[in-house]
Amino acid sequence: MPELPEVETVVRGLRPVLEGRVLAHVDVRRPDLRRPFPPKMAARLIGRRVERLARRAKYILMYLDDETVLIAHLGMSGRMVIERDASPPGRHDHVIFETEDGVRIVFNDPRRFGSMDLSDERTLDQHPLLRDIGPEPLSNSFNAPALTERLAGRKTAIKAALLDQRIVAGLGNIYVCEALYRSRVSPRRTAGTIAGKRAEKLVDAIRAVLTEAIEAGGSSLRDYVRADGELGYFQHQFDVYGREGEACVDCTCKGGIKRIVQGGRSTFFCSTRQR
DNA sequence: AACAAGACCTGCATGC
DNA sequence: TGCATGCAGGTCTTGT
Repeated sequence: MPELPEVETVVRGLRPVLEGRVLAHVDVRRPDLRRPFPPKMAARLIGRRVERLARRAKYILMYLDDETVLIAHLGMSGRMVIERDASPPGRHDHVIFETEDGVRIVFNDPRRFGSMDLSDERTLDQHPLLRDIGPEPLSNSFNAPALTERLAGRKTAIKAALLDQRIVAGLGNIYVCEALYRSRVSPRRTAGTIAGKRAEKLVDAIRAVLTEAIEAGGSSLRDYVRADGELGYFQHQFDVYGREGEACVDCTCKGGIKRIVQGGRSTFFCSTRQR
């Protein structure tokens, strides 16, 4: 579920309850998610103060006051829920953080594709989960020449290339579909043929799509603790994702939006508008 | 090195 | 109702 904008929204929602707080209790309710938790994770976190929260690609980074960093990924189905009142743990509540002021942050993940690891702050960039990840799409280092260079020689479809976190960080199936649609680039186009104006349009579209989604998340965050405390989910209007057969909002093509499968994953697009 | 396919999990919608 | 199937917003690993 969570791509860059959702993870960014989760991070922003967690800041007010975690930054500056001491972790009074950490309850690890099973030994692993997708991979085993690091040894004695709970013991290493208890008593630490959270200095700050950040995001890199789709990872949540929790910087602690002893120079360790908790690296957390929500996988496909992970959520963070803020609870202010006591309630029994749910079926897939795998890790529960509790701050000194009694607020609990519950990591829930039915499919268990999420992961958590600990790293040293000084070597964070070299951590295996992070070291090969490409530029942040909303940073200055992501631009048309940089994207063109990273795609050069790639024979795979642009759809697959944009899902590759080494090319650009944080995109997933939804926002790749949306960005390709907006930039009028066919998902089937060979990645290595993206250059010049086309690359600029694609970069602009990626930025716009992500920025708008973060804003949508931000407005849902205004009362950031929803009734159920869940973070990161917000209703957002997509142009093509999940709209097979519907009319294309931007052209009068017959048949409307199509769904194809690329690399085992659904792609939604308009074959008239996207070339 | 690049690429495709399979694996890892559970839950839900759909169709018979 | 029960059961089978297909699908889900993400990585990782394996094999070509």
